[in-house]
Amino acid sequence: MTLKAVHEHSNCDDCPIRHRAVCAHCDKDELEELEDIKYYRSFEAGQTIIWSGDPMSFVGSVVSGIASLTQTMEDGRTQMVGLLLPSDFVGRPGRDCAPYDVVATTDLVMCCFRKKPFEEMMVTTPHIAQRLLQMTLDELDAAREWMLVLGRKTAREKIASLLSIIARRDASIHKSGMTGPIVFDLPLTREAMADYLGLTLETVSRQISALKKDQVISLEGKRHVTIPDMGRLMEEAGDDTDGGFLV
Amino acid sequence: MTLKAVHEHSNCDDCPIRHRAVCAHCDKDELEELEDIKYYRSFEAGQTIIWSGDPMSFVGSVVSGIASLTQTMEDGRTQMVGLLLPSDFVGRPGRDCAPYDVVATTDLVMCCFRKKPFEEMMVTTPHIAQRLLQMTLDELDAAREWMLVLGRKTAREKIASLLSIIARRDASIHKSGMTGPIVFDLPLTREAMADYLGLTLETVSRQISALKKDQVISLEGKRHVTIPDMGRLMEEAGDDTDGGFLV
DNA sequence: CAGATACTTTGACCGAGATCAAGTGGAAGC
DNA sequence: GCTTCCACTTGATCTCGGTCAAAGTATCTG
Repeated sequence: MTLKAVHEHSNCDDCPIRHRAVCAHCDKDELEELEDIKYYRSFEAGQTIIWSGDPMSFVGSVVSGIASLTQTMEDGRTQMVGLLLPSDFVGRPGRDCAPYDVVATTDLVMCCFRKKPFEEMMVTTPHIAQRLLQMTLDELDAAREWMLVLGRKTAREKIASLLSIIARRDASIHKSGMTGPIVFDLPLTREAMADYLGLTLETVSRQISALKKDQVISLEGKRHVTIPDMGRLMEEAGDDTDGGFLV
Repeated sequence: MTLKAVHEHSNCDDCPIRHRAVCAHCDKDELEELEDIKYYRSFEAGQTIIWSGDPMSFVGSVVSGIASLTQTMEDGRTQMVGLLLPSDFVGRPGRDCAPYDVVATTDLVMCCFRKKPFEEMMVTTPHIAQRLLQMTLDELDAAREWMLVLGRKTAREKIASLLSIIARRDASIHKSGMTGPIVFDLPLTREAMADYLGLTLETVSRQISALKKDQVISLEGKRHVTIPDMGRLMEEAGDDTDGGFLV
């Protein structure tokens, strides 16, 4: 199994790109012993998957739906520290306790591996560690990109940055090839957006209204967003137009 | 070479804990071919080591001094996204361009490896990828912890959080074993602190004065800090007293 | 020692975003 | 149809931290 081979194997429905390297049915012959340590779990919107500090018995990746990582202070202030879209990895091989809550933001399906056997597998199958390292480095870059958003951007820029990230990760962009308007449904409530951006939900609402008034975006209902000009949105986000968000 | 063996090998001056796993002279017999791809570089305070977007020909780790990772927007707003203390790893095996500036905050010595051979070595020596994965996961946790600081904490809490991180990573704490007052020199200017915390230097200065007035800290000169009660400082930071900052 | 430079402190004022409060709109249940 | 509920919007006001400005302090240089 080479990474190249993994990348070429791209039409696997519940086994998306960043998941493939650790997924059994993509490399049956080499990893078929996985079948008995791998299982699927479903969660309802709002359900907490893992509580911060709890022992974590599995690692896995998101198959469908959206999960979020959140940290909460004693007085209730919360900050979302990661958004997990399909194909994203969850878990920490080598550590027992979760450092933050993992919450299902929408209905969610995860593909899980029991942690112990997975860790053993990492030792015997070096490519897995290498693949996980790449994914973790990508997430680290995304987290650091987000630190700039949290630390230095205005409320308006924060909203534009979030919309731009969701737009880029959304399926529709792949089809349209980044030209023409981009359309998607917001998978987050105003409150969840506020928690991600370090704002209040009122400020989120006001800034979305302002972006709508200025025709940077248009809305049908509360959630269905159309972005007529992606370049314009990225200007509003304060990014140079070719900049590289990953999440 | 096992990780355990690596950990036991702890009296190696310019080869600190988190650096050891990839450092030649800790495991001469197994990795002696490293000698010709490894070299040291020195930098003066203020010098930029890598510019964002530049091709990166090496990876490495900090031997002495402090470096910082910073992101800058076109209009000049900057956010520090990481603080590199001795033993921290720098670089991205598998990616050519640096995603942010790396700047020497103090005079600095780095232990570098040419990137190509290092990447080849990662393939032939699986433990390196596994060790790097652990380190990267730790950094990811630290980055996410910092997102809470940037997004939700007040200026006073931000300062307390930064002091608490520096205190914990500082050598003196290891000696005193976390009881009694902790003493250290701030390795950052007020401006660098502001860039790390998403504040202005004026606000940093004011909050430090306030913490001094309230006897949470005391100062000799501008940089030499004494923390009489670490628990008190962590309350001010808004952390539960046993919480786990890493950086 | 005078002057220059870099870092820091402090004060006065202002504004972006938080807080508090009321109201809107749409979907679900009775 | 009416009520309830929830997510969202909008308005009025307040406040923390930003901005602009001035002055203090330590180090270095000639």
